[in-house]
Amino acid sequence: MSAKTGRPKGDSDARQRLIAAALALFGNQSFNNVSTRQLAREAGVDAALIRYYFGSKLGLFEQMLREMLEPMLERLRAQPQAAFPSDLTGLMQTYYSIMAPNPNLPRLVVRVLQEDEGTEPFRILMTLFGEVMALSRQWLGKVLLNSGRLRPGVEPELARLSFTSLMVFPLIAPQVLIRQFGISLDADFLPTLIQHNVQVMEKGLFLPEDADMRTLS
Amino acid sequence: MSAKTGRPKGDSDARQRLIAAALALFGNQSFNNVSTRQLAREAGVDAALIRYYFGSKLGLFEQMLREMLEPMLERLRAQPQAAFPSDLTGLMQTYYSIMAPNPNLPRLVVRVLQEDEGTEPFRILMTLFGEVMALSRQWLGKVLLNSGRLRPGVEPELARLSFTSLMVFPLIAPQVLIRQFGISLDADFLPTLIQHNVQVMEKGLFLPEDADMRTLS
DNA sequence: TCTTTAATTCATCATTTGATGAGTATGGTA
DNA sequence: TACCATACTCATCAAATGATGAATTAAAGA
Repeated sequence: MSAKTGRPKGDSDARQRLIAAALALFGNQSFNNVSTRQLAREAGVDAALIRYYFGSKLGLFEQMLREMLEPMLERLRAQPQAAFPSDLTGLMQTYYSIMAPNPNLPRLVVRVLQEDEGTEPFRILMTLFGEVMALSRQWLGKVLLNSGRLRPGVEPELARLSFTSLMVFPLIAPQVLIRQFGISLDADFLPTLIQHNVQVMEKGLFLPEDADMRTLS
Repeated sequence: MSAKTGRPKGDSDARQRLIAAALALFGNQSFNNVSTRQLAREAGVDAALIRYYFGSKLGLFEQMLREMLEPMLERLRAQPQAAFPSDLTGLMQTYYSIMAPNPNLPRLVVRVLQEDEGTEPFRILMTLFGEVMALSRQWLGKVLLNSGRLRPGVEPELARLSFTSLMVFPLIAPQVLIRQFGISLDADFLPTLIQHNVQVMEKGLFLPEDADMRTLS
């Protein structure tokens, strides 16, 4: 019979499981609404391990974010331009491929950003996610503006907003709403969504590809 | 000197102030994250009054939602068609005019819908907001589909999704993001946003107004 | 005026929360 | 083998939370 107490035999993935549980739970509920006991239960682990590995609940939160965002950041920072397509379709595909590995993250980020700005989780998130925002903004700007095809009269900032709305909303919308649209956001569906969004933006924000620039005001 | 305890002289708006506090706080934090003491402090009122007027914290939540959504529902239910324009601009203007009175509501709704679906606040919200969703869907369907101008190849459900993304995202996006776009969502700005969104959808989803229908497949 | 009802404060309770320290067993190393 | 760091469990604490009932005062009605 195995001992209840003391170090368990063999290897264990308690730490990993806590990180996974944190992503799962913080992805769907706000920081304060998730209890350490819940996290431990979800991970199948004693609650005191949170302190052991991460110092505190906030420590677990921070470490989880770090491990989720780091790969994303590395990919965005590398940006040898070549790897970052400058056409809308390529932009959206790359974007979704960066986000796809952890579908809980967008909801988590948006929820935390909405919490009172003075709060600790907010500061932690901003430290890590601020750079993601900045790099994305830069990249998006390149695609939208440098293409030189924005329809005259279309404010660049509003174009950014539209792009973000079309891309982000489906990722953060509550399931009840998503279901109402008769769609599901699994990998199968993504290409369809991307194609649709590209169409909307191509015709909605840009001049026809072959348009003569001299027709501008 | 006024007595600390007992019924206060003259009229008081304690009940009203609690409702207002509830909208303000539940608008920015999740249900469990807002304490009765916080609500009371925000309203400048003793916490026991929550029980007195609403039975419980959940009762206050429900009553607040009821009072916020009822006017909205009445307006949507009336729908003498005439009052509900069938052009995109009119649709968006009416929509925003319905939402404008309480800018906290969209965030609140989306947050509650995202919380675990088994929860009490969720059920309460769905009872009231379900009808809002259904009526909006109906109305939107009329405008999008019955116009007969959807570009061929554009899935109606995706058109709905795009519309909702463009309309709702700006209302629920965290302030940090909104600021990043260099815009603010006050009344001054709404017309600009509406005009932009109409443009995007007109050109992105619809056939040119004067298009000859015979060019369709 | 007397009595009942309405509106409020206050002290307090059981429960849940995050954190903590003491204790226990395993693994690697000298 | 002796030893110490590693990986865990468990009981428990102080703080915060929602709820509650008793007490207090004002207003309204008879």
